[in-house]
This record gives sequence, C-alpha cells and structure tokens, in this order.
Amino acid sequence: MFLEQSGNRIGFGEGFKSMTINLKQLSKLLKLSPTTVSRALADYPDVSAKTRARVKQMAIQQGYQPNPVARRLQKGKTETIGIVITPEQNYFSDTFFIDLLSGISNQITRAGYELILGVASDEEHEMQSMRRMVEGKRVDGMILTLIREQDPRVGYLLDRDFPFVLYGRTRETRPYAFVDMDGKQAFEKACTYLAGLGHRRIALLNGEPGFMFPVGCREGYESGLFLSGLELDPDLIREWKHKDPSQSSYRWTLELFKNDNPPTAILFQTEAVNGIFKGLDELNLQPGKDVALIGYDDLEIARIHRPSLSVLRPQAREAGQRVVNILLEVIKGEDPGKFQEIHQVEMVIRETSLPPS
Amino acid sequence: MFLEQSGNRIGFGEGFKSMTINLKQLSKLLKLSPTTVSRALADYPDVSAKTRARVKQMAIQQGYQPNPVARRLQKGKTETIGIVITPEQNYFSDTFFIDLLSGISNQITRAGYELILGVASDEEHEMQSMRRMVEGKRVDGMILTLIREQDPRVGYLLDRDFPFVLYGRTRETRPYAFVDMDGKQAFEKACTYLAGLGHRRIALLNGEPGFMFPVGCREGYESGLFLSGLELDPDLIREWKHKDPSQSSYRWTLELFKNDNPPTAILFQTEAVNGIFKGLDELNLQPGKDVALIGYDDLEIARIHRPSLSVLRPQAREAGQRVVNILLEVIKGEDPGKFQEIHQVEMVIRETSLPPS
DNA sequence: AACTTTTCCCAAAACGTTTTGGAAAAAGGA
DNA sequence: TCCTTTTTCCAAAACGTTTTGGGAAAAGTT
Repeated sequence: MFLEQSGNRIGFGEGFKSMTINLKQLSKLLKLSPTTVSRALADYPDVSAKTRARVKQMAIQQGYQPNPVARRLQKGKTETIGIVITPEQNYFSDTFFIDLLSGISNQITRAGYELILGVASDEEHEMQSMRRMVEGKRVDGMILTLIREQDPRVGYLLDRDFPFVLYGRTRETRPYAFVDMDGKQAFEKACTYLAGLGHRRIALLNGEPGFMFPVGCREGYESGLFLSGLELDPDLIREWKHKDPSQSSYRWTLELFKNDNPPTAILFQTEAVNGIFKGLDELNLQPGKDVALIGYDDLEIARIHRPSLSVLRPQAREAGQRVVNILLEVIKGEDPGKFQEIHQVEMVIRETSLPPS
Repeated sequence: MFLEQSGNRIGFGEGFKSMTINLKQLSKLLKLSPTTVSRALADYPDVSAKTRARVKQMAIQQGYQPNPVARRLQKGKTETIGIVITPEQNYFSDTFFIDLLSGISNQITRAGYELILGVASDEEHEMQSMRRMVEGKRVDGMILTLIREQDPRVGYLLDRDFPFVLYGRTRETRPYAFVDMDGKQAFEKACTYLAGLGHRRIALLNGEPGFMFPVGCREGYESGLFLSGLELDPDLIREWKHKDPSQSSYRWTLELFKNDNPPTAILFQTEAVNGIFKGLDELNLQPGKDVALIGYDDLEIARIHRPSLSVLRPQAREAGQRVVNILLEVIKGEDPGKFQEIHQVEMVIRETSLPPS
C-alpha cells in the first residue's frame, strides 16, 4: 500500500501530488544520516567542508526544501507573524496602506517568515481575530496598525508578554515597541511654511479623536502657530469622521468659511481631500489659488489633481520594513522598550501651497 | 532544568511565556489517554457520551486548543491558503478589493484555516511569491486575482495539480475553478439602459488589454449596442492604462470629445473616474447633465460625488466567500471543472444616468 | 455457561524536522 | 606506542498532534 519511502506517496490520495523530496530521502540518496544532512544545510561546524558541499549540491539538485510545518513543530516557533486590518476605517483608501503592507511583507519573506492576515469588520472582531492568532499559537508576534488612544489590544498583549510592534503609538505607560511617523513635526513644518508665506488664518481639518494620529497632528499645528507668532483660533479647527471622511470634511469645509474671518489655508489628512475640494468648489473658491492646501499622505489623487496637491509624505514602505525588523528582535527576546522609532516626514511642495492672494 | 510536564516551561526562555495547556497535560488531568481525549474532542463515536462531555468541559475550562502546527504535521495539511496581491496595479483603490478580501478571510477563518498574504511589486515577484508558497509546502491552495488573458500562474498550477481558484477567468482550455463577475451582462445592461434613455453615441473607456476583465466589458458593450440597434464606432472606444488610470483616462476623455460627433454617454471602470471628471471639467461639460456616466464598481467616490455616480455593483464580499468555499472543495479532491461560477452584477441608478439633453 | 457482539478505551506509530549526547576515526603530543 | 584532542558523523529523542490496530470489559445471545 505504501511505497518504501513513505514520504513519497505518488498517485496516492486526491489533489496535489507532492513531488518534493524528504530529508530522509535526501539523506538516503547521499548515504548519510538525516542528522548530518540537516546540520550540513544549517552550516554547523561539525560537518566537513567536503560533505557540506556535497549535501548542498544534492539538495539544490533535488529541489529539497525542509518542510516548514515540521521545522516549526520542532523549533517551537510558528515563524509566522499576524496582522489584522479593518475595512470600516477606510484604510485601504490608497497607496499608503499597501505601501506599508508591502514593506512588511517584504521583510517577512526575507526572514523566511509568513504573514497571516485577518480582516475584521469592527473593533470587536479585530480583537477576536487577534486572540485567535495569539491564543491559538498561530503566530510568534503581532503587528498593530491604526492605533487608538486607548487601545485594548496593547494592554492585552502586554499582559501576556506577547511580542508585538505598533505602527503608531498609544497612551500606555509600560514600555512597548513602536514605529511612528512624526506627525507633530510634519504639521509643524507645514504650518510654519504656510505662515512663512504670509498666511495668518490657517485651519486644521483633523481626524476625529479616539485614534492616536490626530493627536500629533494637532500638537504640530499648535506648535507651528506658536512658532510663527499666530494665535490659536478654535473656530479654525474641525474634525472629520472616519466612517465618512468625504461627507464630513465637505460639511466642515463649508462651515469653516461661514467664519467672519475665514481661513486662507487648510491643513488636513489627504483622506479628506475629496470633501474639501467639493466644499471649495461649491463656495467658488479655487484650491491653491484662493485657499492654500497641504495634505498628510501622498495619495494618487494628490498627484493627479490639477492643481496638484502639496503634501506631507510619510515613507510607509520603509516604516513597514522597520516594524518587521523590530518585531523579529522582540521575538528573539530583546527588550521592546529599546525600539521606539519616530520617522521624519518629508514635505512635497506642489501647486496648492502659494502665498495668500 | 525542565518541569515534569515538559510542555509547560513557565519562566523559561525569553519573550512570550506560554500559559497554554497540552494534549498530554489535559489527558493527565482527566486521567485518560491522549488518544481518548483527542477522539473525544473530535466527536469520534467510540468514546462514551459521558467521558466526551467530561473531556469537553475540561478542555474549555483549561482553555485547551490543539497546537495547529502539530496537527498540520500529522494531518499532512497546512490548513492554510495563499494569496498574492500586487500594489502596482492599483488594486487597493477602494472598497472593492478589501470587500473581496473580507469575504475571503471570513470563510477561511470559519473553516479553521489561515490566510497567508504575499505582496509582490510586479509580475515576476508575483510568480516568485506564489512558487514559494506552493513549492515550499506552505499552503494547501491558492487564490488568484487580477487575472490576465494569458496567465502563467494558471498553467503553473494546473501543471502540478495544485488546488486553486480564480477570481476572474483566463484563456485556458483545461478545466479550472473560477468565480467571476458577469462583466458582459453588466455592460450590456448599462448600455441598453442608456440606449433606452435615448443615447445614441455611447463611449467605452475600457481597461487596457492583457487583463481579462476588459474583455467581458467590451463584449457586453458591443452586445448592448447591437441589441439597441446602434452601430459600433471604434472612435468611441478607448483604453486607459493600469499603471496610471487617472492620467490616461483624463487624456482619453479629452480625445473622445474631439470627435465631430462626440458621445453623450460613457461606460467605464470606476477606477478611471477621476480622470474623466477632470477631463469633463476642462471641457466645461457637466457629468450627468451633459454626459451620462455609468461606472463599474461602487467606489466611495461614486457615492460621494455630486452628482452621485450611477454604477454597476459587483458583490465582492459574496464572491470572496464563494471563492473560499470552492477552494476548500477542490482541496478535498473535487473536480475543479465543476466549479465555474458567474455572478450577476446589479446596476445602481444614481444621478449621472439621465437622458441626453 | 459459553459464545458473540458491542462499547469504550489506549499503546504505539507516524508526520518531518532539529537537537542532544555521544562515539568512531583521525590527528596530534608525549 | 599510548594517551589526548580534534574532527566528523550519527542514533535517538523530542516537538504535539492524529490515526492505526487492537484489547479489555460490558452487554447481548444461545
């Protein structure tokens, strides 16, 4: 019923017929023990250079690849890391998230690891999906994105000492690893730039509270105003809703210009740009000409639009790579507190950041 | 050095301290053999109802979950399916792809499987990422999206009898499983609808050749014209580029209206909508008023825009679920040729599909 | 009472690796 | 030559499950 070499059941069972070779089979071919073959491939010093070369050559010739499942069982590691994304918080709006994911995937593959993906429809399922990965021993570490100010995921993972890295930050006193963009510095830079052009009424159309990223944006905005000697006017600050960026930003844009002393410039997250354009259009204001605009995130629309949109551009791909490299260190046992990175954000001046008319 | 129950090395090693219980430990607690516990949990009939209940209760109480890696090794299945996405072909433009992914992830989790994700920057890396999954025995099946007319991935997988399901179709004579949207029927419906409103010059701004989905769109368009007794005018057909949907559709929009006898309506994929709006704006044509528009895919912009865009709406989430269910059947050994589904696409009439003025 | 069937349980093997703890062979030192 | 060290290899155990192939006890049959 079975062939002699039981790992190779050709023509047996349905579906995929595995043509791949075993460690045992390979070792038989080489007239060596599986031990030696395994150690030769892993570059252990206790196998002679000659046999090591012979083993490696044969391994390549036979297309041998160690079965990852077996190695994981033996090593007690899944060699897998997990991420959960949520569509509701329109994260996939454009290139930004896929760039981040691309950097993540890249480094994970390079390390021989796997990336498993959960898609959750809301906060509750997000947590549930993560717990399944963690408690089901399906991953060695987690990557968290779209962090909230109070984020239960972080507490959960800290409580059980499970390796994780945040893309972003949260309010948590215990040390944890994160990679974040310097939203504060970015908005400060944009704000002082606009002030330097002569703008005196600079509005902020920020993300809604609850998430962490608008906090830095706001800080940078306030700091930028201060550095430029401008007063903070609460009437010039509005917050759009994550569930509906375009509609809410559209309404707040109209609102901003009901002001007796309306803004001549707006800072915002590029996600909200459609609503802003729509609002300005309705008010017969030309973007860039009547109102200066600088968005955070270099989405396609920013490059495409005429006039093209000046933006703050986070390097998502690089950040994703760092997140993975750090996570691998944390999994190895390094102290997470050592890894707290804040990445600079560059400003790309295009056509919507002119002096006030 | 080791505690008696070697699976539980509390306080040993760095990083995550596993608090979870073993099958062996659980069986010891129950004073049963691991065999019986395993079979009780799997509802084998040869364990008495009483002990089965006892086992299950204890398992819940102790939070026992079988180690997935160990079970995979024993079962000879990875319980994992793979997907590779490519950012270059701006797939993540909006809710569509995340909806598909959401449906996929949902069903995969329900089946107790895992979804592993590859992100590839181009066709070559796409193939490489897939080969790593397949030849590295990391998955039991593959899901393919964004299918090309000639798609080497399909031949590759067919050649080695590896289970897979396409979201989309390709030119291949051997039988394979797929779930596709009925783009032909959709565009036919939209085209006859517009013709029924009195439009006589209906343009098609289609995706570029190479990919499979524009083929159906074109067929439906031609069929719709024919059914409405309209002539096909090659001057009214243009193709935008995947690398740059907005720019290319912008240029082709301008081009279309250089015609002596310009169109009064345009059919297109919603991905290209920004370029079309831009072009119409530049020509001082109002979308919906001067030119009727129907897009394929219900992206956020379609709902947000004023006037809101009439669209053809594929049910991505449902399709994703079907893809997974089919793939699980194929993995079980079912004949892939049995699973060839074409899903209807509904038309959502909003504000841009009025009669010609 | 003796035999057969059914019920309920389990020891051992297997999945494919890596690691442990030697052991034989070769080389070096006295 | 004998002892020690180094080099090179390997048998066996281990990782945590599920499956195989019984076997003992209980229940049913004659």
